[in-house]
Amino acid sequence: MSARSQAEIPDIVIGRLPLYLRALRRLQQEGNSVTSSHELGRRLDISSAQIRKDLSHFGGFGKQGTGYQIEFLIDRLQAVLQVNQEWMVAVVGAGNLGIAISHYRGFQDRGFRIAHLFDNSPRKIGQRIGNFEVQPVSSMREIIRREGIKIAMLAVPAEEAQTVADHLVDAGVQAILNYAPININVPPHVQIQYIDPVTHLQHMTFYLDG
Amino acid sequence: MSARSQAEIPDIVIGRLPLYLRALRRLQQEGNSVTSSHELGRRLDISSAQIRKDLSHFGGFGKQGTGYQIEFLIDRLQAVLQVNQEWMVAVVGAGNLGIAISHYRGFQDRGFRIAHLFDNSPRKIGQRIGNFEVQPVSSMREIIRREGIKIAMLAVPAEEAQTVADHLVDAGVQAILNYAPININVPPHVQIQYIDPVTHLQHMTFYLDG
DNA sequence: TTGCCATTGTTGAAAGTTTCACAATCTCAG
DNA sequence: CTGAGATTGTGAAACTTTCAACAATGGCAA
Repeated sequence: MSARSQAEIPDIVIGRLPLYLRALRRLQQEGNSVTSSHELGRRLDISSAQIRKDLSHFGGFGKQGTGYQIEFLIDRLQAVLQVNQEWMVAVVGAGNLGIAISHYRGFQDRGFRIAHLFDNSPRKIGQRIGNFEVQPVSSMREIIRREGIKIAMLAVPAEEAQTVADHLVDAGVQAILNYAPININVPPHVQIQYIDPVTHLQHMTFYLDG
Repeated sequence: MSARSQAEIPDIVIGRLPLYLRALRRLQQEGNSVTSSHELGRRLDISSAQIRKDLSHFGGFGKQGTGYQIEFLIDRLQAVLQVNQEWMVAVVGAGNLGIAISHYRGFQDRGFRIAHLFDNSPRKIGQRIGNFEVQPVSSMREIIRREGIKIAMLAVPAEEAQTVADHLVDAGVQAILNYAPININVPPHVQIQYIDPVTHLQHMTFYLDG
């Protein structure tokens, strides 16, 4: 991984920070202004010691005897994760999934804004989806370059995922969230994460009886 | 976790099996009939030693000098994960996401079939989505019970997720895939997994420069 | 048959992660 | 001001996971 990994903070810890952030926002919405590692842990099903240790990598955010100021902790975690800014995101693939992603309101306020929706089907290009028009994949490279977009979500068929990913990387994208049910290879400086509901379901069926 | 966890196989190993299965199916589609831990590992970015060790928990599936028969290994992994049968799945929430899930063709052939789509909005109840009609949440409990449905996907707003999950558990559901961006609590005999694209994006932004 | 190459399954060591347990310290009630 | 109760941050221990190395073995060519 890139630059920031040299800080020696385990990736598994980084992966938990978004969960802490999500739970803290919720606690705040519910009207709380202070919480503790125990309360957070109960909500997230994570031990309180783990939470304290994770947070301690970034500094002493809490007060003994009292706990954590929620607003302050949210602020610090957002800074650590670099989501105290708004990242523009390109979505590739305007099928059911790409359209659902483009309509999803949940990116706002969590650091992301969908900026473009690309597809290569002539039937779809030009269609209006929510606030934007579907744009041709052929102009993707130039738009991503020009606007300095760093993050893309991939919602194309498995067969096309690797090729599209290659184009995205070539255009300067540094983080890809891949919804296609296939592993893709990217250079080491590019982050990749996967969402495949079936792998989650198959993980759970192992434990079901019957 | 339930019964099968007593077999002492680490959960993290179980979590990788669906990835192996997915890669094996792909290799098969590409016309291969044999593979090796090295080839699989290269594709998945997992060390070959890890793959051999994971598989060895379930028996010796390969042949020294040769590798693994893809068809045979797929068969065994499907059996281990219990996806050599078709599980019926209930989807709750007929918003953009619930609809996209209901249209998704990717569940077929991987062990799952969407059987029902529930919502509580009068505007939506009765609407035809793909092959089924949106049904009222009020009849959810009885339908799930009657048909013995064990798995549900939750695509409702965060505020309603815990309540709906409670109803699902009460109706006999034993595995929930939650798309709502909130942690929910379920009894220990119920499996739960989360899909929240924002947590993945925030994980990646940590490593981005700028 | 023999020898070479490839590859598994497995062992033990190394690396990584979680938990424990407690001193330090903060708050608040009396 | 004092003592009780709560909670953090942390070093060390326990546990888990990954990795490296290699004997055992299968296939194949000559």
